[in-house]
Amino acid sequence: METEAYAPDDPASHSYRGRTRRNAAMFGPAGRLYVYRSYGIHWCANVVCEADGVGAAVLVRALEPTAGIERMRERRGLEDVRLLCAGPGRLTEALGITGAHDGLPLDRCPFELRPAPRPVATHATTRVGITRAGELPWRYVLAGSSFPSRPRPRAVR
DNA sequence: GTATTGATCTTCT
DNA sequence: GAAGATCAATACA
Repeated sequence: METEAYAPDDPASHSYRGRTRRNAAMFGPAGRLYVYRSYGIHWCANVVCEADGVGAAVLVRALEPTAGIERMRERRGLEDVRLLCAGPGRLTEALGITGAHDGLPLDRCPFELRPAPRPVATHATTRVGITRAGELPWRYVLAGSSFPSRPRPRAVR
């Protein structure tokens, strides 16, 4: 899978310019979901992090489909498993995440949080898809994962 | 194969 | 009025 971190003092972060109606969930308790509308048509999902209520979150950019692949295919109308969740907008559509899930706790229905079976190794790379502070190495990809959000990620490996 | 554009919401200038 | 943490369809080489 693939994630990207956004800090309160990060120019690319939605929380950078203070709290708005849209990003309110970002300032809420950690462990919740922050869903926002991107370019008017897509939803993007973030996990809110503990940051003393100043607004920090991790954007889930991509993941490797493991369970419920058939339902993802139905929702996306797509065959290729590699594209089901290869990107923030694709991922939310595949999982059925919408603005209705904004601010919901991740440890309760319809979600489930589980610790990783064992420690996972990650690669830190530069962020993508943003125009400010994109050089920060705050994008994390699971080592060995072949389900990136971009066809050819410019990994710093 | 790469490049450009349309869809259309929230916030910023 | 413009831009953006995007995607998919179309146009071109």
